[in-house]
Amino acid sequence: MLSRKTKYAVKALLALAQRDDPEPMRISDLAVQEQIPQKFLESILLTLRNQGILQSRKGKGGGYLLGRDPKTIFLGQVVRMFDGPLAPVPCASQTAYVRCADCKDEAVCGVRLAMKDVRDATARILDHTSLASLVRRIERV
Amino acid sequence: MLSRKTKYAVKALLALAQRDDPEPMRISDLAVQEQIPQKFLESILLTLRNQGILQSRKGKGGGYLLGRDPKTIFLGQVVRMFDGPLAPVPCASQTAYVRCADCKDEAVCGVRLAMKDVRDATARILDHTSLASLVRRIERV
DNA sequence: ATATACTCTACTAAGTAGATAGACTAAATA
DNA sequence: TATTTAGTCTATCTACTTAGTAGAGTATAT
Repeated sequence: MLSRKTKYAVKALLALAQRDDPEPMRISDLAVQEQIPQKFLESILLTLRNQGILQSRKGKGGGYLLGRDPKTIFLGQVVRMFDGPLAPVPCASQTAYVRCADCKDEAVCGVRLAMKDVRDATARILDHTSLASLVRRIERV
Repeated sequence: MLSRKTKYAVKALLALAQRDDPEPMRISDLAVQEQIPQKFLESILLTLRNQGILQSRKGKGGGYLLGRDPKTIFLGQVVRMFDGPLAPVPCASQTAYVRCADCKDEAVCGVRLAMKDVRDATARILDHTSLASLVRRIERV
């Protein structure tokens, strides 16, 4: 299940990616437009900024804008940032592998085998879906 | 993230599918073998039985056994039973669709578009992975 | 009859998600 | 340079969920 945090993060990023305005967008405007509790959104945007995905400008006329080309911002990074590894079980994760304490022999663990398939399929999608490509899909409608 | 409940359920089912013994297997033996807290396992097995995936026999010599051919038991059913819909967001679910309260126009929601891809890929895997096929993969090692 | 083993209800501790409050800091502009 | 605007940071809170426990009850094979 996707956390609200991740969902809000993606919605905010998409909103920023869809603007042509080179000027930053205010948190409060973003919060109203995307129907996200403002204080909650603040902490999300801050995380995105600290990870280099967003840039911020302080003071009057300030706000947030994308930190880099939307073609290079992938959902996989955003999801992992807030919800952790994509794999349904830690022992199937590529980026954050952790062994199961109770597992005698990983090679013959059916749960791991199946979940590795799921994580690979998920990563194949999310690590290849950029903000730019999503915006393109949306705007085709 | 897969809950422990689902993980235990799959492990228990695999253990039962891997036995040739036509006699039922005791909860206590299953719990020890798979390193699952017995009382916790009891409730899991009960759910699986109520859903028709397992059969139980009471009294001396009793225990649990598969309720149908392992070729017809798919992980998708088990995962949904304990963890709910496969889709990361309710509005992307096929089996348990729920509209987002805050969504103005679903057709142009980027989150939903991407998550629908993820849910489809996950379902394609889990609804086609049977206990029998998993056991085959395990035993090839 | 009785031991065995599944069934059911209730409860609880610990952790996480989602959100809120408020003080603080930086920067633009009058 | 004073003031306003707007982002930054720390702390806290409540409700819910997960994982697990306890114990009484019920069915059945021998």
